Amino acid sequence: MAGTTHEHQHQVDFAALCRAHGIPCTDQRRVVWDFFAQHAQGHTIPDAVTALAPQGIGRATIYRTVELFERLHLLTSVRDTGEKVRYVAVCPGHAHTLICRSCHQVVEFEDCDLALLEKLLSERTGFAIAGHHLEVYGTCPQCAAGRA
Amino acid sequence: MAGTTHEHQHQVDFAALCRAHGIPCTDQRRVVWDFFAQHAQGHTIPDAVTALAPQGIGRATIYRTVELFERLHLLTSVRDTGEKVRYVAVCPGHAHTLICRSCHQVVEFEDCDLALLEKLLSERTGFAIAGHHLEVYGTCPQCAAGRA
DNA sequence: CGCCATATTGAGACAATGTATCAGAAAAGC
DNA sequence: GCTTTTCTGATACATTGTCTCAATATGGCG
Repeated sequence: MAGTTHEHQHQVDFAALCRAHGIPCTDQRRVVWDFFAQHAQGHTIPDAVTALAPQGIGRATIYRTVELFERLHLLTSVRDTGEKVRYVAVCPGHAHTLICRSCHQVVEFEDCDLALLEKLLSERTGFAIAGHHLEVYGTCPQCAAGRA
Repeated sequence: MAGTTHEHQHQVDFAALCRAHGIPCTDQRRVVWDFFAQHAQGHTIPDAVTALAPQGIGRATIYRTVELFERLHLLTSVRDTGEKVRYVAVCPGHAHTLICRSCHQVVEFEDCDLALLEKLLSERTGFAIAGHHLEVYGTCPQCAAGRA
């Protein structure tokens, strides 16, 4: 594959990512990562199979890799009512997603003060709270302006 | 099917539910509804097929019915990292779920003050916020006590 | 740099899940 | 009850997901 500065940047970043997570850095994983990371709206796994299998990436590898990335919190899954599960690259430090129901772009945001809510829930139910998953849905300005 | 008071209660409730949503009340829909409503931890669609097909409910009907119920907000879907999508009956007035990662029981809760967060996000991103989906994960007291 | 131990990969067979169609059956409204 | 409309089940089919194993690439080390 061509070696533009931009792609090289990706390679370097991804290699570092793998080292940081203690996994071997393979070409296939980089391709899968790039595929999901380059689209803000995320993709389904079948999307990835359709796009990457012709490039010689096996189906099994795609499934294994997405599962791995999800376990490592490099990808996260998003799913609105009636939709299929899509996977979106996780920006480190950003835990939550704001999703356009029209174009599916995913904007991540950081600040959400649910600590108080979690404390309250814990007291009321006896649950040991481990974490939460928050998705906010709406329409982005572009789609609202009629572009979609 | 037998007509105990409890089951009759279900029938009455479900018929009313259908009338309220303007859909025909069929035996199949009642069976599917009961199947999901009677288990706090929810079920996958394949679960339902396995359980209900031998009772003479067709696969296609189960898929159609779950899709319908989800659109009417009678069922809602839940999915933690690495899990399959499960469907849980929605308690009217309760919008959010607290889920045990060990036994998958789903506890619903009402109060969450995200209005402020939504306002902030709207101002910062220009999105028209339509709603949100919040799942809190943890371990329930029973599982923490070693039951699972 | 080149070897070795280990982990990953791709192919392909297979299993499970999801979808479309259409004739027959049941529900709702008179 | 009778008609219209909607739903249902069976079937065939398409898609998605899983498994296994030999071949290959990776990372570590001398």
